[in-house]
Amino acid sequence: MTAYLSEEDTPDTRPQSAGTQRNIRLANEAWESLFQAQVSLMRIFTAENIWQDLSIREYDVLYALTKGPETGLRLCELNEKILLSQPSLSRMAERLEKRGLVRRSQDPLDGRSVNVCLTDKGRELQRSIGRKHATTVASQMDQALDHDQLLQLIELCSQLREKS
Amino acid sequence: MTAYLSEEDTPDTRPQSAGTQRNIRLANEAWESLFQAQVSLMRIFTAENIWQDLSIREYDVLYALTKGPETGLRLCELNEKILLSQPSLSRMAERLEKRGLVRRSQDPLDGRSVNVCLTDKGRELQRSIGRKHATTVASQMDQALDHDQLLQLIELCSQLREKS
DNA sequence: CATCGATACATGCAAACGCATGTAATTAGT
DNA sequence: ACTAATTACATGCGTTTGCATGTATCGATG
Repeated sequence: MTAYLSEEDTPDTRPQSAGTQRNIRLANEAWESLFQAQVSLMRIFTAENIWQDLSIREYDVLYALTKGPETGLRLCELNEKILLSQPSLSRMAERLEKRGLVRRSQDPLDGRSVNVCLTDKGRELQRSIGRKHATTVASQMDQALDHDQLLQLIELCSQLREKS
Repeated sequence: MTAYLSEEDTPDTRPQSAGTQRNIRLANEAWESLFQAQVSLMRIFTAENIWQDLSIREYDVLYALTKGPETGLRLCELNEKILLSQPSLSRMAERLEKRGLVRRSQDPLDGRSVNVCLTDKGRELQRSIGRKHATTVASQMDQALDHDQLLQLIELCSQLREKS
């Protein structure tokens, strides 16, 4: 889904060598498998009974903030890490602030920018959920892949992220 | 996001050997990298100007149907392939039918079930979009990974899907 | 330094989503 | 075969999403 070509699909480029054609098919198959693995795992993680009153997307935001600098991230930086439109993230930040999980502040150097950083409460909540979540994640990943394969996967996905 | 543990996170299992601890960290890192690669690629694909009046999720549904049998899929089967709640998929099928892209019908063998299958119009639309999309997908994947790495990725992701 | 395009967010609004729940059909248990 | 539990889907409802657009600030250019 969102990818891959059907049995009969052929990209609308002009005719190419058989080798290149095969690569197009293979590349799409790779994306398809990546996407489906993600769907499959995400389903399992969503079904976990650990999210309390956070949606997974809200957890993602809190988590992304733990990976940034202590001082927080600009909304636009945060947006790059999250699969959410800019207006949606903007409003989510507003909601999270109302709940006391993040703090928003104007950047003194750039009047357009809004800085978002975790409150103690937000960091605490992320940690509490993150600990449980990490256990499930590890369980699923270790069940399917061995140590070397995990390393391989990290390498491949890192390349995909960097070179896209 | 949705995964991985922060620098300080430690799963709340009882103490384990250093080796297992490292595996938990590694497994989470692998999920994180998989997830981020997907976010990154999905952003690029969403930005493509080829979706006409379909949302990506709607395209996913049409695409999933092309991979099933000619006679279509039950809603619950379709739901397994799509990251969407059952009620949302139910209503999306209704909308797609109104637009003449799919056909819904009662399964004579199981009165509870609703069968969904592509109309010619739906199949045609998927193909038209799919061709263009496949080109972008291939371009992105080939840019980051070579032939053998694509094969590796397929193998790893297939295992993840199967053994989860 | 005035102007213009680009960038960073916010907001109005209709569409879509998920949760809780309802209904009907099937399967399992006794 | 009757009842209970399960499965498959639909629907009410409040929330969230994305798109289009608005506003303010920054940066580049002449």
